[in-house]
Amino acid sequence: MQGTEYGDKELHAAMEKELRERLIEADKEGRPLRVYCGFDPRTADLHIGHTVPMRKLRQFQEFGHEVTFLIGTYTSLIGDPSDKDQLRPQLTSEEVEDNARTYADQAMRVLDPDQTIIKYNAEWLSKLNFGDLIHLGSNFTIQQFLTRDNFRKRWDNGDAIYLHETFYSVMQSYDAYTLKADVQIGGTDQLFNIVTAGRKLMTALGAKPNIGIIMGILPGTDGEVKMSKSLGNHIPLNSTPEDMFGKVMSVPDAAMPDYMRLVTRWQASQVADMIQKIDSGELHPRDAKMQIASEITAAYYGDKEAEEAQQAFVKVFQKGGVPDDMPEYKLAGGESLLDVLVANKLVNSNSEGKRIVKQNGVRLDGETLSDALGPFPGAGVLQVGKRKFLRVVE
RNA sequence: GGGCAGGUACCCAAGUGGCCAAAGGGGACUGACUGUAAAUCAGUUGUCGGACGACUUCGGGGGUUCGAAUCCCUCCCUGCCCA
Repeated sequence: MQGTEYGDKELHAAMEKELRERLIEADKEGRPLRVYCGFDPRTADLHIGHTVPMRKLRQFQEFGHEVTFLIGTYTSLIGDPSDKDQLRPQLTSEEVEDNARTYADQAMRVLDPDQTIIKYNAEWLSKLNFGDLIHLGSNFTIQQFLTRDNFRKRWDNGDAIYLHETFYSVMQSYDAYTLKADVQIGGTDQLFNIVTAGRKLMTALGAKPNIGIIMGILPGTDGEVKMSKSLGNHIPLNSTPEDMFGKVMSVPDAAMPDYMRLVTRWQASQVADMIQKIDSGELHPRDAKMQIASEITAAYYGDKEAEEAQQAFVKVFQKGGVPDDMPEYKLAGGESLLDVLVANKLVNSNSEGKRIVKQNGVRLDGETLSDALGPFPGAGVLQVGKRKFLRVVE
């Protein structure tokens, strides 16, 4: 149950107890547990925060249970209100399908593709008619939704809460029912959908309620707020190993325990031990974080790439050297420094380029360059800020 | 249908005719320092022009004005109250 977060002890205890019972029961019936987690394919590029529940699925896979990776093609059309305090825009079905494909591809870096059942909830949700919805909806009251924190907040703030947003919970509950799920995994933002709504509906429909495994939310690189692309504090899954390693290193020390619990493959005892060693001063926080960065990078790219990323990090950031691999650029002649910066996308605009030059952020072979508009001095290793490098050749 | 309050940059949020390219916070970026791309401190954070300047931006469109995020009209969206 490492990394879970129920908010109250009773719930945690209840879920743990039920899980044990269900395990025994399934064993008697000679079947694995049916475990699933739904994913909202509203974005195509995942970050490591998205993989928290995937890891938990993976653990179940490793214990031989049946794992379904459910892609919310239908629910995405609505936009889950859970993880935002605001309404989310609705997507078109084309966008959703597109995203779903890349989503699954990326997810298989965490899950075992051979043991994963992929399903799309449009398969059954699109068949429901209005009568069905009324029937399902009659199991819920408005008040139940209003006890939900994110609805509550919006209600109190005078923000809009749309009727269709409440369907999301109903639909998700119906997913669990259709999949005959024993276990459903999700973040704390899914507590209501899974535990309150899902279990209630399953019971009402005569099924055994699923057990909720509620995962903590991974903070972003700022260490405070939930990791999210739109907040700019995310670590993308599709980045280079070096970048991933470095980004993890940029996480504040204080957030290390969360990262260990939520996005490493480590055992709970191992994590506890490490935290204890950091606290006692036996383990240097920097070294601890390097282990974490290495583990996280290895999880997506393999040990070899992670090792190389770590070496590159040590070389570049601890010793102030230059990386072995970097893009190369051949001077065309007559270009200014700014031209080179912009042409290689080392900066986003001319203004930004000038700004960084002015801030002494640009170096050629270690020499700070101060004239953005002057002619490019010549071949060498161009460094912009701390982490952008370019080998310039004549 | 009526009354009132709102829609501001990546996010939150000030600003009600010029000094607003727009306070403040967060995020991001750069520098110093360091133990790491931690922490701390300082700076930067629309675009284009070498500074002075120009251009685009405050829900959409139109208008008033020398001049608007700020005033008027209209459209779209949200909340509250009344019906």
